[in-house]
Amino acid sequence: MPREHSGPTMADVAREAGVALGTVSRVVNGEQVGDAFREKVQAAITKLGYKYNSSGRALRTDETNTVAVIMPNCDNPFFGLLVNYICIALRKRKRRMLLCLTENDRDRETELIQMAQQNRVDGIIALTYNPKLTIPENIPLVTIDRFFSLSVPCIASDNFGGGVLAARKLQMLGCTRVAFLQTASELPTEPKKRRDGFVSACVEIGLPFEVKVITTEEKEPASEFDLFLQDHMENGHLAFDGLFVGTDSLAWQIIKKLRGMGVRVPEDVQVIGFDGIRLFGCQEYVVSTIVQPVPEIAEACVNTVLSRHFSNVPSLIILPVTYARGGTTRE
Amino acid sequence: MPREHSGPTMADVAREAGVALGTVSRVVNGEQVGDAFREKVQAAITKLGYKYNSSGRALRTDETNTVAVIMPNCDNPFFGLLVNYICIALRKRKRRMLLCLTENDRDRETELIQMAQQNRVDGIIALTYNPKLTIPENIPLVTIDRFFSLSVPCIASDNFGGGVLAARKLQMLGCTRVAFLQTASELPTEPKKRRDGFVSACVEIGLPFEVKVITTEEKEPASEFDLFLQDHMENGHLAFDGLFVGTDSLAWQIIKKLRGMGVRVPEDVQVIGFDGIRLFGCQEYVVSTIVQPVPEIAEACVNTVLSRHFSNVPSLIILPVTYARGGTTRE
DNA sequence: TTGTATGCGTTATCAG
DNA sequence: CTGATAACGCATACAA
Repeated sequence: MPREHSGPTMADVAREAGVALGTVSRVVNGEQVGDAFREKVQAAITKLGYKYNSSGRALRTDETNTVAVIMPNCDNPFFGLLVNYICIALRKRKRRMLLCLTENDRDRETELIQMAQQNRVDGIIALTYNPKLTIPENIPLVTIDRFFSLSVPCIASDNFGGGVLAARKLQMLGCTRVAFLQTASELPTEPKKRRDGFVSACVEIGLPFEVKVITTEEKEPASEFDLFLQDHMENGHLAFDGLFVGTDSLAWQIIKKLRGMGVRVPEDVQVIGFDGIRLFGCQEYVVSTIVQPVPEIAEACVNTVLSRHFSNVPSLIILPVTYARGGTTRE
Repeated sequence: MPREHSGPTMADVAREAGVALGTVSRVVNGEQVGDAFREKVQAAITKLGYKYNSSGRALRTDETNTVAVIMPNCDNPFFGLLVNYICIALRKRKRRMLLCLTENDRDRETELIQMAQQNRVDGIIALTYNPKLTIPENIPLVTIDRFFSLSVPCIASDNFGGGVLAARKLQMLGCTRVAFLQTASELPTEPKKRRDGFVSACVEIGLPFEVKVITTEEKEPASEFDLFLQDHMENGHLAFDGLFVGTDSLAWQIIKKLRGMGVRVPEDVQVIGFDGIRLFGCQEYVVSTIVQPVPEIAEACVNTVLSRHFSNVPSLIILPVTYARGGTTRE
């Protein structure tokens, strides 16, 4: 049972203007049409309030001008930022965004990919850590932060470089013993390289360090960090004077724990996070941080997924990060 | 130039299964079909990897199972929250979300409404303050926080009640002189009632108050508040011991200003915001706040916009707010 | 340059 | 219960 009839069609416009259907189509699509005809058609279009029907066009051309974006959620500020800039980048290319949230439900991820295929979207941009993700045939797929295979381009920040940057920065700021904290999935995702970069830089510059990585699948990730921190308290003092934390979100939580334990930030411990989250569009960052270039990531995703020669596209694009202070370091 | 052919169609499945096209359609749509036929069809579907084509269906049925959501951005955490829960609510109803961001560009708003009409979406959920918004015919439209007319349902929090709640709470917390700060558009939007509720409650309970509302169109809203605060400093002390601020975002900025002026929060001034923003999915609120029931708002939007009898739907739905402490009040 | 006619993949009507 | 067939709105190849 269709809704009330959804408005005039090209045939109606053609009849009103006294021209052929094809002529209307050509006017609508901005093709070469004699001036007299064009004006008649345009008059009819405005008179009838004609809006072209995307479904008809999509059926005919097999192009929907729509890209599906698959994200865990839109609540986490980093994902919100990504969605925001991807939307802007898509708009520049005259594409629409079909937003699909997985809520970290792996079944839903494959379900959403199916849905995208049914919708015949022109491309899919996905941020997902599902190891068994079914790669769709026939639809260009680009992933963020997760390398699947050479045939699925992956866009990521320079996570390794970010780790190096954080180590050097902490040393410059006077730290003498540091630690790296992260929650990570058990998969070989790009963000894991934050650790690698940090470790290799610490070794290189001779900065003593420890590493604590908790896999997402663990039962009580929060209390694991509690334990780690408590284990490194020596008569009221934390054994570290610098922390590099895998995300700003975790950094924020760790800092709250520390303050609860009587450790001052940044006086006793300096903390650097990762992502570059700012609250409420303020200039200030929530914590001192390695900033991901979100607008550039978004642009790269869109340009890649819409690339005319998708098969010739680079399979890994790494974008540079920067350091920004945010009140959890002394400077 | 269409993409490589987009996969098998119902006709292919029918041929493979040795049945009629219509039978395939009936199987796909879960209608009554003889078991033998159903099995043959399903075997063919999995063998060919058939996925139905939404454009074909939409063209035929005039239903896209898609709702357009129009938001200023997805960066602001409140909008991110809304998008998040609207997406979840739509999923429950088996609908997809076409996300459209206006970036506060009024021309873009009407442009996006046009786009939604072209896409023949089943409904539009819009958070926009554009006074000249062109209301689309034929497509159910629901707005958040902005009442247009009786024919356009508006979903909003109990802004008036929230103002009342804030005033009472501040008094309960021992405040003796309070102020209300807000930036607002010049339009009669729902959030303006936060002021009304606050003022009427202050009058009723005999709490001295002042009000400072700055319209969004003003040149330097930030410095306007600076001036207001400085004007109310009396030898190092702020003239107020309680503030109710129109949004958590603004509250956050005001608090930073205050701390910069040597005023302590919550020791010298207690501050209550509005919205209920939590950072990084933590339990704690960023500031003490009047919490908007975002999941319920989202549900109400979706239920309303998809209502079978859209013309009989209430034109204003007000949802209850709650108070939550967040460290900027003494308790 | 413009008109005509076909088919995109689907649902729905009508016969069988 | 199933098969055949006509539309849905549009773009396009072809004819004029």
